[in-house]
Amino acid sequence: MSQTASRLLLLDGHSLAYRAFFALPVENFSTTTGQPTNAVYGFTSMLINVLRDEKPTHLGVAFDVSRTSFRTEAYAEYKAGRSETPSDFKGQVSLIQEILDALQIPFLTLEGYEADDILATLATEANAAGAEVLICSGDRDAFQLVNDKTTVLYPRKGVSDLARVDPAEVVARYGVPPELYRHLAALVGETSDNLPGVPKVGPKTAAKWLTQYGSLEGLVEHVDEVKGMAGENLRTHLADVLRNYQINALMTDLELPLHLADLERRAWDREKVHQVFDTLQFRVLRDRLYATLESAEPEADSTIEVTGELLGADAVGPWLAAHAPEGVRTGVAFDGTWGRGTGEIQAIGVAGADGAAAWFDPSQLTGADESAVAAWLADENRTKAVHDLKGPLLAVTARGWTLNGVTADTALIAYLVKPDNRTYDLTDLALRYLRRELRAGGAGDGQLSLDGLDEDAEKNHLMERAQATLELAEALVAELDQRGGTALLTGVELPLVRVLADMERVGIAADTAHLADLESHFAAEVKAAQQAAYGVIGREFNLGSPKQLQGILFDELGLPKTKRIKTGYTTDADSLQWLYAQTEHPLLEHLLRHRDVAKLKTTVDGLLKTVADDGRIHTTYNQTIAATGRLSSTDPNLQNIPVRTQEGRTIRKAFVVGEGYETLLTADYSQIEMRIMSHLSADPTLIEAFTSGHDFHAATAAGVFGVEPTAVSGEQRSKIKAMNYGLAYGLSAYGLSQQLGITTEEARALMTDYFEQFGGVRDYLSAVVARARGEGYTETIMGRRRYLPDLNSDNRQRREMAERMALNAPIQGSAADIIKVAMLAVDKRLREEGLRSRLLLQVHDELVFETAAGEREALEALVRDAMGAAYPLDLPLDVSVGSGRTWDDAAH
DNA sequence: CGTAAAACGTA
DNA sequence: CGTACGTTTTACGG
Repeated sequence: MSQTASRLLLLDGHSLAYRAFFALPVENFSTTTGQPTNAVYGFTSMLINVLRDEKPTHLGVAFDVSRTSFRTEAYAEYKAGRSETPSDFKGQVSLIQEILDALQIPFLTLEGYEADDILATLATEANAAGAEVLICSGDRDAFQLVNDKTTVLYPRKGVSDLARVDPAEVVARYGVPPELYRHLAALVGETSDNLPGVPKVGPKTAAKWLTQYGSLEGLVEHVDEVKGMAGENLRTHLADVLRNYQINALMTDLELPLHLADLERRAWDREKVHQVFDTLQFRVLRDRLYATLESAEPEADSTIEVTGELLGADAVGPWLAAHAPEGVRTGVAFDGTWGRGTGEIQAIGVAGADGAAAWFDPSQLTGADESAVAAWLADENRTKAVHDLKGPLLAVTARGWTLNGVTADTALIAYLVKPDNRTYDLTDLALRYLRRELRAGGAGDGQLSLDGLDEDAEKNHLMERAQATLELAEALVAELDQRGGTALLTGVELPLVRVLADMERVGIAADTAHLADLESHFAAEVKAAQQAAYGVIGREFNLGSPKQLQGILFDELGLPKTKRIKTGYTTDADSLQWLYAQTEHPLLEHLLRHRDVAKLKTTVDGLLKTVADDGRIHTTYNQTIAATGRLSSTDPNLQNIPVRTQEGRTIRKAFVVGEGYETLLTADYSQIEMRIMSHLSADPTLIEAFTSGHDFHAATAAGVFGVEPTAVSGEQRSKIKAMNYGLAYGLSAYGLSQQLGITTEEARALMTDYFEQFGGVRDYLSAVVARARGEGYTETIMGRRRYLPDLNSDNRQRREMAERMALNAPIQGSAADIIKVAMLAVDKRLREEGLRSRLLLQVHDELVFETAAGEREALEALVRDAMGAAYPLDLPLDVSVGSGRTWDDAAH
């Protein structure tokens, strides 16, 4: 029971390719050199889908060798009368076999036998070994193989619709169990094989007879009892039936060169896959292959093992000179701790391109070692591969070293290749892209590891990580290049690591006295709201518990039910507001107030806990989390500090200019996402709304309602504002109606009016989804891709979710691209122009700076320029700037 | 003890 | 039944 069950997938190559050939128009599927590829495409597409859906542990494909077989020997007319194989089909079989080769999927042929016989033999063998079997074939003869452990996947129509034929399905289709299918087929005949059956006898009659007499044998025994015209015909054609029965039997005992164990799923030959798919010009299919199948858990072919040495006194310099020279990349891994803008290095592991590995302890370096390491790390031309650079960079910098020449960060590249993963663990990447196992080292459990063995394992692991990083860099760089992401890596993400590390190291000054005041203020407010709530109910309860709240609101007080959620009925703020409007129950006011101030209090508490000894808060930016390309901020999250309410903004007053600086300066892009949408859609009316000089929402509202921009009412403006913002999120009429408190019908009408005015946007949005569905991914203005396989999901909810992601990803992602480029430009120019002012924070469309004395005007000019010129859209990028002593005062 | 769900802050 | 995040709290299974 402990061992995982085998799942063997068998494909009938010929029958599937032939199906595909007729399902897909050859005009649309040929290479520029004129080679038809419709059958190859259809077969491969089917293969990808079935691998994705069935996740077999073993697989193989069988092909027919020729049109003659033991069946034609026995019955010369077998399959006679078939039309000539179309010339466009010829040659495609060998292309399919090339693809199978690249994917390392074994295929078999056997002289004198048909593909089905091979499949039958393998299926029988696998069943006997206890494996589950899936047979993908367009030939109905395969139905005779169906049993509790064997299912046939039969193409219904086209290349994407497979019927699962299990025993119950055979009974449903033919009225007999699978073991009688052959008997039935013999009676009915098979036109395509030129096997005539009994005239006037179809599956219904045949099933009736078989049920009555138990089998074909039983029927033959009682053949004289069968009544009617059909019975007459049966007696006349009995010889045909018996011949059919003999011929339609599949061979299950062939001598084959491969067995179950040889069919175990293997890693693809990535190089060959790229090569074959390139030749066939299957760009979309290749991406789909990677997008849908990369998630299948690979198994390691080997482990990563290196032997290396501890570099003792004065050994580091010579080792680096010998094994980590210019011109080749060296893998580097770090042991240590980092976070909150600083760090400490405990050990460094190095893996050279020549296969040598070593490690050393930075605290044990001699003077000569020290300068050799410092020079090697700082040398641009001694190129390095590092996994997840930013933390080690902080630690190395804290040690006083400079780190240059990192040309590959494997975490960052893996993120650009496949941005939807939550983590980019080195071990996982090594397994996925190298099919090599990176074994854990050291105790790994935080326990003291005083014995030497454990220490050795830990250091070995460090060198193995360096080795894995080096190998991964090669694989991932090639992979990213195939996907057109190299410019984004070298031009944006890689240089940004240093900028982010600088921001984290600098941090932002906090007014702890103000935070402490806020903390006690909000604590008092929480207490007051809590007491008031207790007063209404007459006893104490936990206001923070949605569960208890549900009990009180809906059971005790019997208030109207709100929206259903998994655990009952929601008690979110919107619903409490709605309940209050319905009932005016005094408890609700106190609950809402409690929610507000409790949230503010925890925000303040969290901030207070993270103020460092230098009086500043050092967040950590994550560069590989958001699938759209945005940054995220943690520990603490400085990208969700309250701003919407007056009370919330008091928290922003705790972020202040630091000692020795003049002010905080904030600069943000106004409506950058709307501008990007206007640019991408090229809708002239929308672009005009931006360039007209009027307030954007008012200008668009004026268009929709047919009034002058100055005559737009507040209500009209806010409706269109909601519409404008909603567009990029895939807003539905229902969603819009909820937000505006109008009926779905009114919302629908509003959307119609809007799109009448801005048809280009509608066209753009639908084109984006259609294109992404075809290609498998969306793309930003700088070529950042997001793969959305769910766009082709059969599940409506998943598909629609993917559609909204497809709408949003190019817009949100392009905005992320632009501000990243702006950050690089700002950073570069601050250094070039010798300013002391510095970048502190990024909040998606906003940058926060600390202005040095006397630099306010120069900084503002530089920032406006760098941000405004980050990317040439068809309309200007507006930047608004403000400054003040606190983050709140710097608002504008 | 760790994880899931709910709630809510930002762009 | 509008995208992208992170944090806190409670509840719950082990």
